[in-house]
Amino acid sequence: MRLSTRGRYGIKAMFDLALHGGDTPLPLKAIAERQEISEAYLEQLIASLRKAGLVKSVRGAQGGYLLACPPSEITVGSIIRTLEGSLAPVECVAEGEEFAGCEKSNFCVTRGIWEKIKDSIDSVIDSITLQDMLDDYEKLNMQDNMYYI
Amino acid sequence: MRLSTRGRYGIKAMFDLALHGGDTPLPLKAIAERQEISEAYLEQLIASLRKAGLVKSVRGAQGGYLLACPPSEITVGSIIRTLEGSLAPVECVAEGEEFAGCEKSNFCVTRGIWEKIKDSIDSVIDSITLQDMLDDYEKLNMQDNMYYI
DNA sequence: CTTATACCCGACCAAAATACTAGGGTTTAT
DNA sequence: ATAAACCCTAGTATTTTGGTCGGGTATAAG
Repeated sequence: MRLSTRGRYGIKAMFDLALHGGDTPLPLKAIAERQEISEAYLEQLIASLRKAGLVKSVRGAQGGYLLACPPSEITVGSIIRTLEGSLAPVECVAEGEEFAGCEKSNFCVTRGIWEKIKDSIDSVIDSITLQDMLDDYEKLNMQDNMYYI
Repeated sequence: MRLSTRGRYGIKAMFDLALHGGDTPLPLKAIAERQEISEAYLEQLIASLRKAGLVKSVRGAQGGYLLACPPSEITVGSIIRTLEGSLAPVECVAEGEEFAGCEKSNFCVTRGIWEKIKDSIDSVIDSITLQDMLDDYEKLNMQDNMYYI
């Protein structure tokens, strides 16, 4: 039940954009270096984030990436779901699956469990925004002046 | 973030034991057939459940497996955790890991998110027992006499 | 006391998913 | 022009998953 690197790197990259980004685009290279992610790999991930409308890109020299919305409007859930798909513990409770894979019946005893797990994960990750992370970061930094990431 | 077959089969097998088991041991073969799990594979899973103290085994002819405790004392969480390990979304918030893998600092902004996810999953799965599943099953069966599993 | 049943155990293996790398575009500021 | 930087597809090594296989050992029944 671990998240893959896609989701983890995605969160790191988006947080980096929220922290270091502004009006001018942030080149992929800078994000990749700060977050210690391979540039070519991060490029694939950020392409998904762009297609999902979470970041905007500026092509050409001096180009790069920008958050598509203010940090307070981007949830951790939208980032993770974009890069990992539904966070359902089993196929049959993922979005748009509609009992897929339950060939023997259209309902089962265990399905209720998986639904509860999925709902609780969703409610946690949809309630956290990049702004919340920035606030946490500020608080941590204030305590002892160390650079946390 | 999907559960592997280990956790799913484990839940199925334990539910089968709760539903069809009694004072006499249930042979592995019977469970495997009802739940459509390969006998050899289920044997590996149930060995883990036995070592974790969730089932008892009786060797020899007419042997088999029994729940080690009443269904009301066995949680879905204990079963899944036995077969899948900690349900932490990332390594560093798994039990007994203590910040493992965070070489750059002893805390990070994202760690808080992973902890919240883990805690919410744990609280859901630890609150459901095999007895709850039996009750759900009874309710489903009462409605329309179909055999649900 | 033999035999069949059924648990016990470790090694091995194929398929799928993951985590990348490689390389060739295209766009655009300078 | 040219170099910076995004864009896209294909391939590939490693790891994880989901098993199989084959040989034990314990014991109830006849």
